[in-house]
Amino acid sequence: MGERADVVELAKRRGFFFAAAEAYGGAAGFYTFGPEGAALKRNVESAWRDRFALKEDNEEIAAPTIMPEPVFEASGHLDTFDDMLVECAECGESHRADHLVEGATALEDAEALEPAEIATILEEHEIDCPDCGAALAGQEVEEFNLMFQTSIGPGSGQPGYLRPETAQGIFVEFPRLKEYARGKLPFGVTQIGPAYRNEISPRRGLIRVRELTQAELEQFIDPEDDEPPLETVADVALRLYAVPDQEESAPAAEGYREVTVREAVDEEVVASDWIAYYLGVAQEWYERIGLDTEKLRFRQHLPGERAHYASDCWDAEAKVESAGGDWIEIAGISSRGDYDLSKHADGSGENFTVFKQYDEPQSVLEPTVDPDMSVLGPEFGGDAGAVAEALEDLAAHDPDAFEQEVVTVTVDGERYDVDTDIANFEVVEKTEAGVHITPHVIEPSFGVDRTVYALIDHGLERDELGGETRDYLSLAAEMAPTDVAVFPLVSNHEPLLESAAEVVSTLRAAGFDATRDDSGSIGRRYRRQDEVGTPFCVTVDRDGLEDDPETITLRDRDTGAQARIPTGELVGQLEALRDGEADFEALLSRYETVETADE
RNA sequence: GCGGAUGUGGUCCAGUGGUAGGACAGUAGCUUCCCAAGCUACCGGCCCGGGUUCAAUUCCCGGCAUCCGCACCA
Repeated sequence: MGERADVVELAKRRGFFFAAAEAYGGAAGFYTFGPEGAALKRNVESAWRDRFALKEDNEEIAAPTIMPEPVFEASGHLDTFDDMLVECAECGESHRADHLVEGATALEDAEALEPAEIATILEEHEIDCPDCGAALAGQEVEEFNLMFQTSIGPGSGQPGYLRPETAQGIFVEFPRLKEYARGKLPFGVTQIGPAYRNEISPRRGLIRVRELTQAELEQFIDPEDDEPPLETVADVALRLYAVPDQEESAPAAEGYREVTVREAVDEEVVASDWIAYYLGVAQEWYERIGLDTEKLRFRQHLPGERAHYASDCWDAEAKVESAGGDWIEIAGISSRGDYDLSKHADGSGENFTVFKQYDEPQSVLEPTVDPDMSVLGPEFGGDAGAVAEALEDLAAHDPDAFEQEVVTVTVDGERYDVDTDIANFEVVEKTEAGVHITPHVIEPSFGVDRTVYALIDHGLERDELGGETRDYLSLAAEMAPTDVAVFPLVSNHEPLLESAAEVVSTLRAAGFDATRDDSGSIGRRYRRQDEVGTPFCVTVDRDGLEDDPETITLRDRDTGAQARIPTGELVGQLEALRDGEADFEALLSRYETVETADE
């Protein structure tokens, strides 16, 4: 199923998500997760945290959502989030003004220019509309910054921005995080939280929004030495949609081919072992949370599509029927190289490297000079310092030059002759314990909201039960907002009400998220739970109260089948079902089943 | 941002220049021993602002929001 209208209607009516602040007319691109949706989202985040932080031995942090301007100057977002558009007066098409300028001139970084300068260039170079050929001269160049700006502190304050990705909060704290990791690679830091993008045109409900929740891992590695534990996911099957497949004139109908992680690496479909590893981890994780993996593929970014920082990137894409059957991006696994840490090192002047120790300290012969400044000073005056530096440079690059009696260096085009004795050239033996390296970053970045949306879309099913059509949400038990619902079979019999209340207390004490419902007919109550994906319903009936020991019936959401089990075994059975140690089929064969109208 | 369509109880819709109705959902009661049953009652609405008019939910203008297409999506 999964018509868009169905998903949106269910989401609103049952409290999964809805447009925020509708009482005041709302604002496009902002959504509130209702009780069911918030619980589902929380479960997605918990499962992600378990897999990408806990199981990978990574640490989670919580950085501010607002950072001062220099952070985003360094990260490149201030420039690259700034699109300049120019609209053709004739045909009305909008074009990236900076791209037009770059295409028509020798300029390579037109993005860095001011809109007014771009407008001037459009005019001077007589650039025309690529679509209709009309002159663009005189058209206004509009600027869109996709970051939300704010000011920090009173008055004009200091400009700040809401983070457009959670990643920067990790990168800027790298100097401390590396200390926490005791300076040893590889290590990873995760963060789950909101990011903000002032989209020009939010669309398609939850799929394109202005505030989104990201779950990101920044895996810091030594690109030369660190290898992922590839063998743990080597046999995981992936559906890869690589660049060559996308470029073929007639790509496969499904738009992917299935290979294992091992094959992807061996056949060099995926260049980086680390990316391959996380593709495998992601695939397993999606299976775990109940995404329909028949509707999951990994698509490699085309070269022109990649972000300013990425050298390779694979998106996880889910086919979402309620979005018109489109493949939508739900995660990106990219290789960011040392881009971010280098940029923040430059921007801040701080140390964003780690010290990489050699296995054995290495002795190196290092040519050095120690010029006698008491001679150079009087001889060269103000140039003496520069001459000394030039000598050091020469020693490093061309030690043979010191074999002559006089060495010659050039400073600002002027030659200086120095007696070799004065330079005090010497080759000394030094011990090096290691080198400072800037780690590379592998970034699995997940869109939590879109994942939630895909789970609902994939989970929404319609079948027939008891002669009636019914809608149910086939969520993985771990994701379901409610673990189990408990009903008295009829609500006009006091002992049943009491017994149901007791069962709920017992389940809650055992750690289950249990709910009770005694309003309306039993069928109606089953349907309510079916719609919000509650995997199991427990019903207390008179027959059960008369049994010795007492029994209740346990109902499976997807089939409606019921087993009558002793009340005392309920917690244990639910735990077994939850932990995957039992399935409902086994219960049905082990216990008495309950006839339903369907059978 | 451009173009088109739309905006009526919680949800899905009908309708009108004289302030509105249905279905479903919800609540209360009756009934009810297994899948949205029935009966009774109740709750609850014309997106916002301006204009035209004696009177606007209806017509006009603007805004906001939603959907579709285009553009954008680092």
